[in-house]
Amino acid sequence: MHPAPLVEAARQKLQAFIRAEGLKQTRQRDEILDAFFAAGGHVSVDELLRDVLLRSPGVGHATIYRTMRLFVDAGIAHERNFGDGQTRYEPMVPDEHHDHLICLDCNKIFEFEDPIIEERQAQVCIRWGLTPQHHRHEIYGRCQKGAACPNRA
Amino acid sequence: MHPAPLVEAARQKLQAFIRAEGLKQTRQRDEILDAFFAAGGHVSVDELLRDVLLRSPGVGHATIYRTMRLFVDAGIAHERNFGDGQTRYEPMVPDEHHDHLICLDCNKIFEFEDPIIEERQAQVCIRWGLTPQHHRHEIYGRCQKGAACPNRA
DNA sequence: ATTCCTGCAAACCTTTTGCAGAGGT
DNA sequence: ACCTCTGCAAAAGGTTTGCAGGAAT
Repeated sequence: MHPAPLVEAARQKLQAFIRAEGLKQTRQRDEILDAFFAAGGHVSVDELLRDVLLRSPGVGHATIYRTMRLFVDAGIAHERNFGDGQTRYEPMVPDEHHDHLICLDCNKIFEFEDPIIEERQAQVCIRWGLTPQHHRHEIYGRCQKGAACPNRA
Repeated sequence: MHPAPLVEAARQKLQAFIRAEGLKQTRQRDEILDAFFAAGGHVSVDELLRDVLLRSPGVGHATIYRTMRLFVDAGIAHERNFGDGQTRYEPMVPDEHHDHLICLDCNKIFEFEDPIIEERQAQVCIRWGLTPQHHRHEIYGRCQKGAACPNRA
């Protein structure tokens, strides 16, 4: 899903952040990082915990929550929220941005990117005098022909 | 915030829905409807409950939750979610659509509408073979010059 | 040695649900 | 009469926090 260099770049960025903040590098953080990037994107804490437990039993969910916040603070993860009541995370790719299409039948998540939409957004911000920080743009619908949907929720 | 006819249209739509579904019209539902439209938009359950309690003490929060779901089902309210951990509701205006700008300093919510963005969205859906149901488009940022912000959270 | 981290359990918050009685049709 | 609604309290589901022991620096 993501090229190998991505994990390495993230690992370095995380290490830099950890040093800069006087934090510590731990076995758990390393393993959560690997599991997170292996998952490829849009993982929930629950899913991530399951993955991590396969390799290192005993890790508590609190650690996943705390670590994901660390990853967000370190700038290597994005927090997402698709209305299913769970916070999801995806690896942050430098200089890359995309929004999402979510299938209501199968919960599959597609990614899209549209320069024209981005530009219009900037215009809207100017018109309202708002300095944009980030945005969230999600389109919900049904992929394919309903029944032909890969799988359903 | 909203012209008077809007409440009346909603009241009628709700009554029609209630009759059609064999439900019942109650004092609480009437009062929640009034409070909801008086609030003007983007209300949380908590805020709404506070308003309702002023006129009719004793109403429980469960009733607000149940009633707001009814309003959504009846097509007179929209459910929104701006990441502050509370579900918010706004009156649904027939044939009207808008998205939101949210100030991170004062939590003020602005509304915008951009036909070009809407059209590009449709294109994106076509490209991915997704039949759109609804979407969510929110831009987060800082309004004015920070300190000049009308009020802060 | 010091300071941060972890795992556990309990706390928290918003939302949902079960139930008995009140209220609408 | 029947069946829906309400209010209360309890439950549920996801996330956060306090704490004592363990690990990293």
